[in-house]
Amino acid sequence: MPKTATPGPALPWPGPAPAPAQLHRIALVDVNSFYVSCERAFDPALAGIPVVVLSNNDGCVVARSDEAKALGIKTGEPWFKLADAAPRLGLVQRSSNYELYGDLSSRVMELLGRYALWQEVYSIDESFLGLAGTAAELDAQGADIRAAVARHTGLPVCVGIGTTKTLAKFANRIAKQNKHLGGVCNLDTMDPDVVETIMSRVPVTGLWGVGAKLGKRLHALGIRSVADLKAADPALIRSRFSVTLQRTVLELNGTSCLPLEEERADRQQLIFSRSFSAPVTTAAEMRQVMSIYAQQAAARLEREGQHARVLTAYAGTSHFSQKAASFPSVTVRLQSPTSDPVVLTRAAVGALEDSIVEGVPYTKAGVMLSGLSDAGAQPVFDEFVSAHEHRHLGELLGKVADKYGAASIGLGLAGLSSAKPDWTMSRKFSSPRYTTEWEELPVVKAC
DNA sequence: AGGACAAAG
DNA sequence: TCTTCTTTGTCCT
Repeated sequence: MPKTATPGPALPWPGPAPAPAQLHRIALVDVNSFYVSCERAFDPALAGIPVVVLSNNDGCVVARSDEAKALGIKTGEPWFKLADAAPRLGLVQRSSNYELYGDLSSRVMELLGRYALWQEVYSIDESFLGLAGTAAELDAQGADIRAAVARHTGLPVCVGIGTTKTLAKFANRIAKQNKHLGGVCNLDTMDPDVVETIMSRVPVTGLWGVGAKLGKRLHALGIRSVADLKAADPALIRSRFSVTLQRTVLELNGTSCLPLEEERADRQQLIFSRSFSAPVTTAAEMRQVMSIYAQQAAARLEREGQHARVLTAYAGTSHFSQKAASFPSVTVRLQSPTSDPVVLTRAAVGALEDSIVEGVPYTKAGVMLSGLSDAGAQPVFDEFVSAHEHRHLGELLGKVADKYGAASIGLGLAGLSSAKPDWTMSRKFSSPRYTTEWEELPVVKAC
């Protein structure tokens, strides 16, 4: 209740109620168990049962439903350790279906943007939103957002509202963990004593930016809970730890230190890296890998209108094998910044040529492009541009791939689906690409 | 400037 | 036989 400081003439009763304060707040909206929820949105049979989504090559668990969490399944758990017990547990697994998740993500983000003064898309399933209104109106907006996302996409979200990004993140966590809040936690309308109690119970590692290592070091100073960190001296935290953690302390106390991140077009580097489903043991196969990875990387550069000046090609053996480890990595400076698939492919294949030992079982490889610049930012000396670059091959390949699919065209063996090598990613439990492929649209039967 | 490390999702 | 991938930031050299 706002105080009225100056005693003025007596208001007639009933007088106009004092206008509640208009607040500007930050909301963090996050889809619950995003990948699992995407799978469930198109397969009702998955509702209410333990479900996990697996990483590339069906290697390990990357997302779990609440029921799977209740079974004690951890993120990162290798699928081969769960596979045998799965039927007995009633556990259902899905391969990652990034086409589906990416498409649903953009639908959710577009929807969220309609409810906000500003929006920062933070990850595939999270967005910061700028909201304004009275404390009660903010509660209502949170509920509206939840309902709208559920209605339009079938996905469950939680909304955390606070004065800073860190507090909004924290509130979101509270909303997720306390079902009775109905998926919305607004720190303004919560009893301050309750907030304090919760902060003293949540371990400091539950905060955004505080992982296991930092948690251990904080523990040594007697800082165990969120409340402990909130009460810590920011200057001490700065000197013993980092500016990042100091900002966390300030943000917990309501001082915004983390600005709205602008959409940054000038990305620093681009990596295309994958583990193989079966080890690659020959130089010939590795050349093929490099060729395909370099083309993927080139296609992304092209799409984003950037050029690279430096290319690094690398490969590696398994970290889990007892045998001799080998991690060859070669960096080459390109003659001029380019996104040309022929130049990049040649560079990647050539780079590892002398480093690959025949017979060594490589389990992963990658192509990293750095020294990135906007295409056309600086004019390139014509003498340095190869003939085919003038023909804009990358652009052409991109157009063909857009029209006929990624597997329709490529240099060398890339694009020849009939010649699919046996190291390519395996996704044995994938759901259909319901929303991005005509052939895989869900079929609805009405009686 | 660039590598090691930490963190996040 | 089976253990993700990508990006960002800080600190240190």
